[in-house]
Amino acid sequence: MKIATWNVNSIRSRQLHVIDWLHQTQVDVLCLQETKVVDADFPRQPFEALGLHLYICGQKSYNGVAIFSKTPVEDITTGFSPILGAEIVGDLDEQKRVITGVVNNIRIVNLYVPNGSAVGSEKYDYKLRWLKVLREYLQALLEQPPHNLCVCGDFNIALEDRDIHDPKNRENQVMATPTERLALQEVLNIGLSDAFRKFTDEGGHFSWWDYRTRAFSHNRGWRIDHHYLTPNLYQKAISCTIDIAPRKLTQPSDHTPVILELLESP
DNA sequence: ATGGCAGTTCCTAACTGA
Repeated sequence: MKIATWNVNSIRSRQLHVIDWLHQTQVDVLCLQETKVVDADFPRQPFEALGLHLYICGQKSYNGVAIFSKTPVEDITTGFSPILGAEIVGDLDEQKRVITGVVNNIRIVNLYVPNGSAVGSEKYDYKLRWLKVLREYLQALLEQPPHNLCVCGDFNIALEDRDIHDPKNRENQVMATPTERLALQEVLNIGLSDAFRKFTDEGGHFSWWDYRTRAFSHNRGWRIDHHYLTPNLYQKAISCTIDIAPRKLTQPSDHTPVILELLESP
């Protein structure tokens, strides 16, 4: 079973790239981030024509997440509130960044973690606040069936220096500060492991390259799109690979997809 | 050097992204 994650930076702008990629790379589940469209305007038809089931949670202009699946997904919820209650979540569900559902006895959690803008900014504080609530949210999901979690998406955090082409000055670089790394590590401490690092130790593997500096042609990237797994699933992981082909196309997303493959359950 | 590009909307300017 293959579960992919891809920040497409607008599903309407990237529609043809995603369709071509789905044809070429047969995945069972595709988790999308930054769809940037309200649900009523989501281009469902071309994807449903491929036989996919679509579960979407969008808003105008910004954010937005979706799950495409070859088989129906059960128990879909969006946002933190259905799990944690409105009081704990406060304003954090106004931005559409969370969708989850169960397929093949696996709870898939698709996340678009806030970027954080600049260290010390209001958005940076929002990101850290969001990560604290994420921990509570995942802890609550872990305690309910099916107990097997695949938490994937755009985390907007490079967990280690080997996940960045040039880690100098990282103390002040958003996505790499010790504070953000600690916040993510505390989320992972509930019992989640990075599937990519089961197979690949070295640096130089990235999932995002800045548009502005011709970063892709120099492979000056960051690995910020991840799959985090509970132990049962981590054991079943047989590959986790970054497909850089879509990043080479004209007018690409600034991210490229990452594919996790799991051993089929007997 | 603090910029560079891309997508969206309040659409040719301002915002957000990372």
